[in-house]
Amino acid sequence: MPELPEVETVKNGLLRLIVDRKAVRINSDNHKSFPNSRPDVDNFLIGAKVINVRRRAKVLMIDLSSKYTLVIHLKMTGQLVFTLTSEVRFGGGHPTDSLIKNLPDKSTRVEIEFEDGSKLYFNDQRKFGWMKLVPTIEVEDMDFIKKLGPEPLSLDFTPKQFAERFKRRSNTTIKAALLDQTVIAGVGNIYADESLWGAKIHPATRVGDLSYPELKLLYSEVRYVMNLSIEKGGSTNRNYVDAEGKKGKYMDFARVFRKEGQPCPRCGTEIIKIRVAGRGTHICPKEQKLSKPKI
DNA sequence: CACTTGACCTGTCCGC
DNA sequence: TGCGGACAGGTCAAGT
Repeated sequence: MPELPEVETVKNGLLRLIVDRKAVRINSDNHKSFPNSRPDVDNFLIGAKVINVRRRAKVLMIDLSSKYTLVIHLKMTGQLVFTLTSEVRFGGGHPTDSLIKNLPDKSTRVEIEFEDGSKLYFNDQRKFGWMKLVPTIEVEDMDFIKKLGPEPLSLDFTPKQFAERFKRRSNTTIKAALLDQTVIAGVGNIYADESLWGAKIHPATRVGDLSYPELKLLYSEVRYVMNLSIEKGGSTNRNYVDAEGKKGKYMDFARVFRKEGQPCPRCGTEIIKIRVAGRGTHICPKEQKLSKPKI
């Protein structure tokens, strides 16, 4: 799914596209995708204006004038796509920029119509994603929000804090710890592999075996790949598109993710794919070795 | 408590 | 061309 850079890109698009628009209608066929009751929807979504769009970790928040917030998790295959008109065809002029042909399509779970006829579609092929209408002041009290680790790109987040956070997971692998949203928020499978390659750390290294300089380097690499990806509009591995239905371009810059069989950009060794923390994991086998046990 | 594994879904790709 | 199995950007609950 959308990891931090993809959700950030969607957020930036929605900020431009839906702020000040007033919701007038909603279609939702799926209780899991949008579990709120009809009275809640009628009272706090219909007739409300969008006043802000925010992101925390991989979660999107659309604040409404009703003092309610749409909290949205895209999970693996979720998309939030805005269109100006109800009859939509994508990709006419720029076929390679878009994955979506027309909307709604068979993955559409929720459709919100605004006063001027424009629409916001929540599509999700695998149905893992969800959106929920929550009083704005209660958002930060939601259980999973409270447990989230710090934002890796926040200006006051230091290498020291980064290293500190990993101490609580010293017995697991660095990849599992990076993916743990309560340690650091927003890292997923793509940027875990990309940043571990950048820091020349084997993903199966025990966290407790990493030195401070190694963790400090990993900190820089996490921030580097995420900032670069935001600049490129995120990664489209399969389904991801931004708020206008366009693909992200980070995969053109990826060094190891889904590059198995291709040469390592630093040393030319063939990239291999292994399994770590239950996830497909891409490494340069020459530069990312398991650190030897310390004496 | 810390950690790992399977489940949640649909679609696609790969080997037979 | 068809069919079975593995796998896919993420979390959770349940297991050890």
